[in-house]
Parts: sequence; structure tokens; C-alpha cells
Amino acid sequence: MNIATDTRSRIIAAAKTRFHSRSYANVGIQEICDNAGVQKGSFYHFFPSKRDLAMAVIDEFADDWANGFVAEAFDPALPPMERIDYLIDAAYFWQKSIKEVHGRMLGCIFGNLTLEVSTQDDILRAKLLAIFTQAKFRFKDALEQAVAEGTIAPLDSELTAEAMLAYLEGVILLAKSQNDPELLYRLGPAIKTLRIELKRA
Amino acid sequence: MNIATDTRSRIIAAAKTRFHSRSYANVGIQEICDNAGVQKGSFYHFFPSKRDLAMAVIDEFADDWANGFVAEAFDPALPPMERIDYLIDAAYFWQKSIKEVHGRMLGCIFGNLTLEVSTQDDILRAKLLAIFTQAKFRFKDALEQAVAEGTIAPLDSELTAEAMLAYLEGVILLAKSQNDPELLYRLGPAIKTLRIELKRA
DNA sequence: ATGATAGATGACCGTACGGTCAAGAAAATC
DNA sequence: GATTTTCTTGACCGTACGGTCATCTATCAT
Repeated sequence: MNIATDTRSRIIAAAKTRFHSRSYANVGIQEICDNAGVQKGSFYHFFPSKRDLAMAVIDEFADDWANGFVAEAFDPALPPMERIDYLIDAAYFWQKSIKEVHGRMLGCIFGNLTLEVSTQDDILRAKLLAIFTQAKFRFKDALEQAVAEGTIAPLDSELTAEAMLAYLEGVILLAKSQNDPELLYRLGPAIKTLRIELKRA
Repeated sequence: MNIATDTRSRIIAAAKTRFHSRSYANVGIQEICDNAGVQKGSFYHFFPSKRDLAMAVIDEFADDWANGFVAEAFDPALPPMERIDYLIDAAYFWQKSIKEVHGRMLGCIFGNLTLEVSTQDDILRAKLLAIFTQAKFRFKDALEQAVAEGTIAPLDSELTAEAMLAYLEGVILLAKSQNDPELLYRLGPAIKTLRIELKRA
């Protein structure tokens, strides 16, 4: 059973870096197999289709995120608004280190895939949406705690959280168009200026 | 010459809708030719490569924008901050009408292409970057006029402009992940809350 | 020891990809 | 009217795509 899971995860590992650094359509299964040292027939033993591989890749990236610096950023021990700063910082350093290693800014895999496939594959779109929704609630929790503490004035926490997530994705997109993670450094902190007021009753 | 330019623009027209509604890699030249009623050899008479077609498509979209509702939005006769409202509105109604016709939210072609190709093709990336830069300056002008008028407090107009553009792209991305243009309506207006202060001397 | 199951192999399927080319038709130039 | 240029045609190139399959080899429980 161990060898099996190892093959499977070698496939996923090979796919992760490629989907991230190029695109879904531009990476072929043959290439992934070659890189993972796996036969194509073996690939289809583990994944019914390319889309299923993408699902697994998204899951792994989401895990990396949730257990990596996102967990650190949204540490309940930190003051709520500092968590947001921390997340921006972490995203900046992550993209920067990717560029140092890889020579290019690769951006956010979830954003990349969303814009590429979400008009063509509702199942992948739903999966990506779920991840964004999860991220939104992290922001929302932080905002609500900040309001409860009196650190910030009351606001529509859910919409503001969504706006912040959108802003983060947008900044990463723009930075990718410049191939320059420094844009994250310059624009990132402004995320805290975003506010959507509560609807008047 | 007329027939020739007509063929060329039929090719571009067929490519525009397809690149917008799917992706660059997912649309083949054969399909574009079939739809434009053109032979493949004829295609390569007008475009040296698929990338050159993409360049032309980007140019046409940029023209549509610049001469369409962006020109209306950034009308110097409008109060500067209202121009930004107008742009958000226009983006919302545009995406909404696309969805009504097409059944899906297609998002921003420039954002879509940026995330798909900018790690793979520096020439396309440069082209897209130039369009974002142009858009940034529209925001910047509006902001500077608003500051001059005293409508808003002084700020770093260039960085704030860039932040606003990023936010717009991010909101469109998130809306696409939900296949719901209404998100633009809910989140869009918050663009005016974004602020990046001037660096202290 | 045996039979079932899980995994690996590599040839193979049809189709589509971006791109090329020689030849012919149509238009513009002289 | 002849020549040159622009445009069109349709067959063709090699390669890669996602996916299938029969066969073989481990691994496992009984």
C-alpha cells in the first residue's frame, strides 16, 4: 500500500509544480508521468481523468496553505488585524521565494485555475469556490474579533472579508503581470483600508 | 484590400469571443478558421503565429474598452470620484449582460490571459502589462483631480490607482469563481475606500 | 499454497494541435 | 495587357493530446 500511495503522491507532486508554473491546459499527462517516473497506464489507475488529478492538486495546495503560513497568519493568539498583515507578508515572501528559485512569479494557483477553467468545468469551479469561501471566513473571523475588541469600527464583516480576499487575488494578478513580487509589498498593506459598511436597517 | 481586411477581422472576431469565453490554450486555430469561414493557410497569411493573433485580439479588446464605456466612465466632465463609480457600474453591467447572453460570467480578458500565459510568454505578458498600466493612469488622473478639488485627502495617487485596479481585477476574479456578476455590485463600490498614503519625506 | 486484489507496463486508439507549402485565383500596379 | 503583389485553397507535416487496454507482477488475506 505504501508504494502505491507513493506513486500517487509523486504524480501529484509533479503536477503541482507544473500546473502552478504554467497552466492546466498546457501541461500534459505524459509530461507529468515522465517526471514522476510513472507509466501512463499507472496514472490512470490512480486518477480517472486529468480533471481528477487537478482536484487532487487543488486539495494538496489547499492543505499546504491551511497548514502552512495561513495557519500561522490566522493564529488566534495574534491580534486580529495583525493576522491580516501577517498573511500579506507571508504571501509576499512566498511569491518572492518562488521567483528566486523559479525565475518567475507564479501567483496564486487558485486564482490561476479559476480564470482558466471556471467557464469550462463547473466541478473544478465549485472546488475552487469552496477554497475561496474558506479563505473568506478566515478574514471574516479576524474582522469580527477586531470589531468585538473595538480595534476597528463595526462593518459588514462578510462583505469586507470578501473584498479583502478579492484585493489579495487582484494584487497577485497585477504582480504576476509585472513578474514582480515587490508589488505585493507596496500594495498589500492597503488591504486594511478596505471597508464595507453594514446595511442600514 | 477590403476583402482582405474583412477576412482578417472575421478571424479576430471569431477569436475574441472564444479566447474570452474559454482560454488561450483551449481554443485551436482550426476552430477559429472554421467559425470565420477561412482556410487555415489564409489564417497564416495574416498572422505569423497564434501568439500574433492573441496580440491582435488584445488590441481590439483594448480599443473596445478605451472607446466604449471606459471613455464614458473617465469623461473629464464627470466629477473625478464619480468616474470611478461609473467604471465599476459599467463593469458590472457588462459582465451581467455577458452572462445573460452567454450563460456564464467570462470576466476580464486581460486578467484571464495574464494568469494563463504570463509565465510562458513574455511578449504577451508585456502587452497585457501595458494595458494595465494604461488603466492605472486613468485611475491616477481621476485621483489627482479629486485631490486637487479637495474631494479627497491627499494620497499616493499612483499606488492607490494601482490598488484600485488590482481590486477591480480581484473582484472580477472572485465573481467568476461564483459565476455571479452580482458580486461586482456588492463589492465594487468599496473600491473608493482603498487608500495608500504618501510616503513621509 | 492459492486465489484475489492492487499496481505497473507499454503498446495502442482516434483526434487535435500549431504550422507549412505549392499552386492557383483575384486585385492592384505599371 | 502584362506583371507583380495580395489573398485563397486544401492537402500535408510531425507531434502531442487525453484516454484505453490486455498483460504481467507484486502483495495480500485466507
